[in-house]
Amino acid sequence: MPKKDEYRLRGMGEDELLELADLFKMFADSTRIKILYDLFDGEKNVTEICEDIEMNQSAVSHQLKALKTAKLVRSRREGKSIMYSLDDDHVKTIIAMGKEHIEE
Amino acid sequence: MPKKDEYRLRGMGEDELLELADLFKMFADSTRIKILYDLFDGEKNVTEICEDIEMNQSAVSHQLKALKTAKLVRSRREGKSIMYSLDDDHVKTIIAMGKEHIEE
DNA sequence: TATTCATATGAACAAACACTCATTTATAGA
DNA sequence: TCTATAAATGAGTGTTTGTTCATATGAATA
Repeated sequence: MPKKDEYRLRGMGEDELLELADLFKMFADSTRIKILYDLFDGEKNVTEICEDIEMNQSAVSHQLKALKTAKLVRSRREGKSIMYSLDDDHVKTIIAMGKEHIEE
Repeated sequence: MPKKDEYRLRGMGEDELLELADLFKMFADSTRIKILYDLFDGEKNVTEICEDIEMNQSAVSHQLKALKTAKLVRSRREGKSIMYSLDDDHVKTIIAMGKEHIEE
């Protein structure tokens, strides 16, 4: 029995919808999209990403943290660097769909 | 030859990336996602949508306008009502991918 | 044509957000 | 252990964005 007063739209609950929106927020900023797209190449460290997308280190780190929280990227330490990579196959698909839409 | 000073990330230009981010912004708000998801059922008028997602008419109209500008929904008049429907097959795919990610 | 129902729109306000700057943490190497 | 390099973090700030409220538009019908 659905919780009283809980908004529900054919099978998708309020919280699931909020989660979905939060996920798409990650793709809704050009810095984050650049980072994700940059990582299509494979693992890179923060400095490399900064150079590729031409943004300063602090801004990139802040966004990497958000992406990591959303489980879209993962990281591991290698010496002095932290290596980041995509953490989900859906990322590529979602971006690909987006590209198709705007290129229609 | 790429325009001088134009940022470029392996094939995707700055403007294309901004367009992509703008597209995903449409999915990044729970009201808009609810509207889109609501329209999975098919065509509905504004009043119906308002009832389904439990938001007031003005808020919904504002968001419908944004969705229409982004070419995610289309509208047609039918008598006193304006009927809205999804305007792109990718919408369902994109939302489906999102759902898969959060349900992992 | 006057009224009503359905939707759109503009302005105003608050909340969310991304960037910058300064500083801190953490590791490697001298 | 001192220094240098790489990345993370927190506070402050300006901008963007979603909602509300009031009003306008537009079509149907009495």
